Amino acid sequence: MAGEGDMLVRKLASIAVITAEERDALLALPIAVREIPARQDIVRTGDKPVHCCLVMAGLAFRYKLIGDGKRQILNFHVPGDIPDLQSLHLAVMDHNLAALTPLTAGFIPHDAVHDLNARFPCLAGALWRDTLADAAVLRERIVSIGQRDGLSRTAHFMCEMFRRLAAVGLAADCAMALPITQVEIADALGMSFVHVNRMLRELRERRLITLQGQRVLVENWAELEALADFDPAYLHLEARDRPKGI
Amino acid sequence: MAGEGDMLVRKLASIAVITAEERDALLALPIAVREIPARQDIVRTGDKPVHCCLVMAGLAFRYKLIGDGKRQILNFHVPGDIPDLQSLHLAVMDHNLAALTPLTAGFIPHDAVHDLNARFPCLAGALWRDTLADAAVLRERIVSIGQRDGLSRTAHFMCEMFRRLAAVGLAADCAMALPITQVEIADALGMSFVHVNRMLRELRERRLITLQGQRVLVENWAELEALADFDPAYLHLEARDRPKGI
DNA sequence: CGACCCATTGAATATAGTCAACCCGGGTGG
DNA sequence: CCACCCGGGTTGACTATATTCAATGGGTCG
Repeated sequence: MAGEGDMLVRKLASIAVITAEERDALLALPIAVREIPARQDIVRTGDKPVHCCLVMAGLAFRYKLIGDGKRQILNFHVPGDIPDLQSLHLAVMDHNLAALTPLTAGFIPHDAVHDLNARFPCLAGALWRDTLADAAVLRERIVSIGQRDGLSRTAHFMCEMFRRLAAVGLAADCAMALPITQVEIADALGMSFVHVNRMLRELRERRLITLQGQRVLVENWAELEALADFDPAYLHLEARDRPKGI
Repeated sequence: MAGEGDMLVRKLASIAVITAEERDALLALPIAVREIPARQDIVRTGDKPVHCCLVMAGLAFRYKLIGDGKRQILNFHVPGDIPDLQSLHLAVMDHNLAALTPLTAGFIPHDAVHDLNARFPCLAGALWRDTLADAAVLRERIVSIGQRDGLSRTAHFMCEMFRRLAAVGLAADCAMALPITQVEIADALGMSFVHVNRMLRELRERRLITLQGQRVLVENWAELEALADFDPAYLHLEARDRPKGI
């Protein structure tokens, strides 16, 4: 039982100041926890979800398929994320949500969240902010795919994942666990998996990263970030980055 | 004086059911109207805005610059859009907002919107939904840039702009005014302007569209949409697409 | 008229995709 | 037990899509 509401409280406390009353309301949410096998869809295009999905352990990802069968991965999600929070206000899913690794997910009824939002505008604001931070990541992805070459794009992806994993305690020093195949990276970055492979080799040869199975070690942060043109501001992880008094 | 609050009421009424009380509160908002010359920045990366910008007439666009000077246009905005609504909850701008054409913009103080959100959760939900629909457009842009070839990408862009302009009465039948240069289309679609030019020619040669200065005529909707793999669902323009009772 | 922006086009080049082959490790089943 | 298969990774060779470079023409506005 421990951990369901707790995780949500921790998450929102990292976004906004939570009162005792708000905390109690969060802990009272009826969260249904489920284990989901890797690579299984959780919500699909066209669905009209009545729950939101809180990632509690493992990684998830969202993707779209196009006519000729190609897949574009939109974003990956770390514990604490609520990848389909948008379904609160956009009834019909326009993309898919799936487990990347075996996943522990908490499902929260929309009704309960709407009720919470009406009673606690600050909580609503914190959730709203979460969807906005996700959009900020999408914007930077557009920049990467649209303007950066393969090498810079790959480097940028590594920088971003490291920061996001570190923010939830899943990366430290220079190491992160990144259980993602090169095909998935390719579908996320809009390049062929062969090219991803070559760019990773190039990053290795330049002594910027090393790969150990599903672990990535960053050997040279300064050069990696410079190559990637990486500025973490868009992740909106910093407390000072939040509006005051709301 | 007419038009400032009116436009906002119309916009939100197209998203949610607005009560008389909510309508009055919207009309009481202190909106400062300003004319902005074409190509002028309105808000820049790093700014901490205290107003939101409502596009009342003309077109706007958002963009990011990267280290080597390249520009990625994230989205274009039509009248009724509030392109920087996200600044309500993300204090620091991570991109720029600029006028594409001469622009009539209404500036609404954040304080007033926060106050409104606290008093009227349904209005807050409608605004939230607006930011989510913007994110949906970003997602589809990622798919376009990541997976579609130049021709399909260009066709998709035309389909999207047509639908969005039509939704606010700026396109009808098969014609829309699209005062955008090929360089801007190129920066939005992540391709060179030379290639955009060639793809537009190809669309013309296939008799899918014709260009008349700043007007675009769609000659063959069925084929254009098929070529673009275009499904307007992601625009979330349909009323039936909205959750009920919120 | 000249400057400038935008559009257009050809030619050369480059980046990235496709095709194909091979390796490795883990799981399965004969 | 071992052969086989399969997913994931790696690499070379070839191809294609798209970029870059360069030159031109048509408007519009001081």
